[in-house]
Formats: sequence, C-alpha cells, structure tokens
Amino acid sequence: MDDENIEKEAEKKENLDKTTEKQILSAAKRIFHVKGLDGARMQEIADEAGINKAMLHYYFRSKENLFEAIFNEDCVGFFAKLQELISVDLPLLAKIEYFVENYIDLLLKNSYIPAFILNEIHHNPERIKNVFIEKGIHPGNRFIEDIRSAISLGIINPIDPRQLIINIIALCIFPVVARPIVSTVLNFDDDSYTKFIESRKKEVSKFIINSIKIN
Amino acid sequence: MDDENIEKEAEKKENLDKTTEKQILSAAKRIFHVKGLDGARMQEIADEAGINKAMLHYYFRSKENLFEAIFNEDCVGFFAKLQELISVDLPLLAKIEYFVENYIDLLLKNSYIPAFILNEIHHNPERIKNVFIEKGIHPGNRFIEDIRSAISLGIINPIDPRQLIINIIALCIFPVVARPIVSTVLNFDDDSYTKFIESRKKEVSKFIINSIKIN
DNA sequence: GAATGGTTTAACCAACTGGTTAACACAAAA
DNA sequence: TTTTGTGTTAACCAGTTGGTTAAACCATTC
Repeated sequence: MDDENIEKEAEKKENLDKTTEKQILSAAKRIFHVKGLDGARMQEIADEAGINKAMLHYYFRSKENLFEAIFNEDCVGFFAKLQELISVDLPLLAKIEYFVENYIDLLLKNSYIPAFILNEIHHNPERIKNVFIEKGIHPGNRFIEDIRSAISLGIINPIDPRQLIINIIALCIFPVVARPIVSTVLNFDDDSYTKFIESRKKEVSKFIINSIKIN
Repeated sequence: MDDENIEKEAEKKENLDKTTEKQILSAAKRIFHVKGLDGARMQEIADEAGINKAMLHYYFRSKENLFEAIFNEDCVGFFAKLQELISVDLPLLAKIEYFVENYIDLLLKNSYIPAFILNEIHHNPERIKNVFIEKGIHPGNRFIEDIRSAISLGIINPIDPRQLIINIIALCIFPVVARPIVSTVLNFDDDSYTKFIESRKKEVSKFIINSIKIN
C-alpha cells in the first residue's frame, strides 16, 4: 500500500463519522432525546442535521423508522452496558460498589437517555418488549445468583434478590430522571446538583451495604 | 327551605360532579396521562368527554390552558399529599415506616401520575418552577430537621439528610415509573407485579432502617 | 464523453391540528 | 311573550405535518 492509498484510507475512515446517515442519526438523537417522538418534527431534525427533509425519508422511510433506530440503539447500548457492569468478576459487596460507581458515572454522561427511554415506554409499553425479544437482552439473572449465594454464605442478610436489584438501580437512576424536580425542591443550581449526584457514587453503595451486610 | 328546595339543592350538588367543565377535566386527565401533552389530541379529549371539540376551547381557550389545569392540579395534589405524609407526628424511624407504606399505597392508586409529571417536566423543565412558585409548595424542610435531630440524638448514623430523602423517595417511586421495563425484565405479569410493589411497603422501610439505624 | 446509479434538492400534497365562527337551544329574567 | 345570556353545535379555516415526486447533481464506469 503506497502513500497515496494510505492517505485515501485515512480520509475514508475520517469521513465514516460524517456520512449523511450518521449525521441524521446523531441529529435525530439530539432532537428525540429532548422532545420525544411526539414532540419532535422531521423538519427540525433535518435542520439540525443541516440537510433536506426528503433525505430523512430517503434513508429511513418514515419518522417511526428513524425513531426506532434511535430508540433501539439507545436501549441496546444502555442495557448492554448495565449487563457488562454486573458481569464483572468480584465478590458481591465489591461488585455493588463497582456497579454503583460506574453506573452513576454512565448516567451522568448520558443524562438524557434514562428519562427518554422511560418516557417513550410509558407512551408505548410494547416497545420495550420488542427490544428484549429481538435483541435478546436478559440482564439480571447473573446478579440474582450472586445475591442468592451471598445470602447462603452468610455474607448478607436474607432479601429477595429482585427487591435488592430494584433498590440498587432505583437509587442510581432516580436522581438523574427526576433532576429538574429534585434540584428545584432542594434549591440546587446545575453545577452543585451534578456534584450532589457525583457524591452519591460513594453514598449509595455505603447506604446499600450498610443495609444488607452482616457484621 | 321547603321540601322542593331541598330536592333542588340535592340535585344541584349531585350535578356538580357532572358539569361539562368537570367532564372535560376528567376526560383530559385520562388522555394526557396516557399520551402526554404532545401526543394528546383535542378531538380525542372531546370524544372521551362525549362533547363537541369547540366546548374545550369555550371552557379552556387553548390546549395549553387545559393541559396546565390538569398538570397543576396533579402536581399540587401529589406534593400536598407528600407533605402531609411527612408531617405526621412520629419519631423518625416510625415516620419513615409510615411514609413508605402510605406513599407506595398512594403511588399504586395513582400509578399514571409520577411518570406523567416526570415526562412533562423532562420536556419542559420550567413547568415545575411555576408550580412551586405560584402554589407555594415547599416539601422537605420539616423532614430534614427530623433527620438532623435523629442524627444528633444518636438514633441513626450520620448521613446528608438530602441524600436520605432522595433515597427514600427513589425506592418508592422507581418501581412504579419503570414498571413496564422492570416487569418485562423480571418476567412479572400485571397482577404479580402489583403484589411485588405491595410487598415493598414492608421491604423498603426495612431496607432503609437497616441501613441507618444505630443498634 | 456518454451512460449509469446512488445521492440531494425544491416544490408539492393530502391529511391533520388547534382554533374560530355563526347559528342554534333553552332556561331565566323582563 | 319577548329578551337575554349561557351553553352547545356543525361547519369552517389557516397553518403545520409526515411524506412524495420529478428533476438535478456528481462521482464512477464503460
């Protein structure tokens, strides 16, 4: 491969992130995340992507198709990451610490995603089933086994593993999803609220482990 | 007041619950709760109320006005109830038990409200500020004092009272808001999921108190 | 340099949306 | 009985929406 070819390859690779299709997807993501399926306008997405509205239909045929592309990608990415975090090979209590810290971090870096997914599922609960069926995602099972075994080993107090999992996830997600309410009620500005959630990385795992650990 | 008048008064009172305005409000509530502001159609609300679409505008002038009537009523009712629950005169740990049990009960009986409020605030965060400013709602302050005093009395472990409040509310609300996801992931049917949340009335307060109580 | 085929555009369209209007119904007041 | 004001309706309207189309563009192939 001579210099010229190398150059061309590099150029191609650079442009991969800027194909029309990817531009549409990233613009659509930004609009859908903020306005939701019903609130988003195809024209607005086209403007955001800096292209003609007809292009959206050329690449994705319909608004519903474009939306599903975003929604499914977000869901798969989000649940895959969750699955990855709970699959790390650590003893239960350390795993909980690891999970909480990294999950809150993930949430802070993708703060629109949880509310977006929750909203859209609330308006159309069938969607989530499609994602799980088509994409074959089954988070949780591994974690349930870890909890059962920690209970029988006398490491933690008996608890329904499903209740514990819900508790862990609730404590991580809620402050992100309810951010506008909580920060208003507790008089936080944007920056101090982010710090407040940051501090939950330690606080939440302390709170959970205090509750379940046998001394 | 003779018999005839008494009869008329009774009739009036009965019809109070069935005035056109109330019919509109209850129909609009059902539609907005399920479809949200952007997804709801004025025609659909009119059909649901069994009246002409022009009546909606006769009574509420615009979709936004009608929506705000519902949204504000829901918010005020919801936060007022929350405030009532945390204002009961009990020692902290008993208060937490009392709160969790009654709050989860409230959530189960109004299962659309939390997701509805969260969704609409996510699409328009300004809304919540209007509610708090106009209606003068300030939940939480009383509870924060209770927590501080329980810490200094050595009843519970030191914890940022705001963190504890968020934890309590998160543990109650999340399973209701994320119901479609959780019940799909954990393979619940509708009935068993309701029972699962019912059982959290005891589980959650146990979980919290285990975590903070000094033995 | 003509033909090819994927990409892009401006103009267009039918259906829908929130909102208006003018006429009508009807009970209470005059 | 007439008047008046509130409640109600069907028909209508202008603006918006998702979606289409036919022509133009442009790099590649022959």
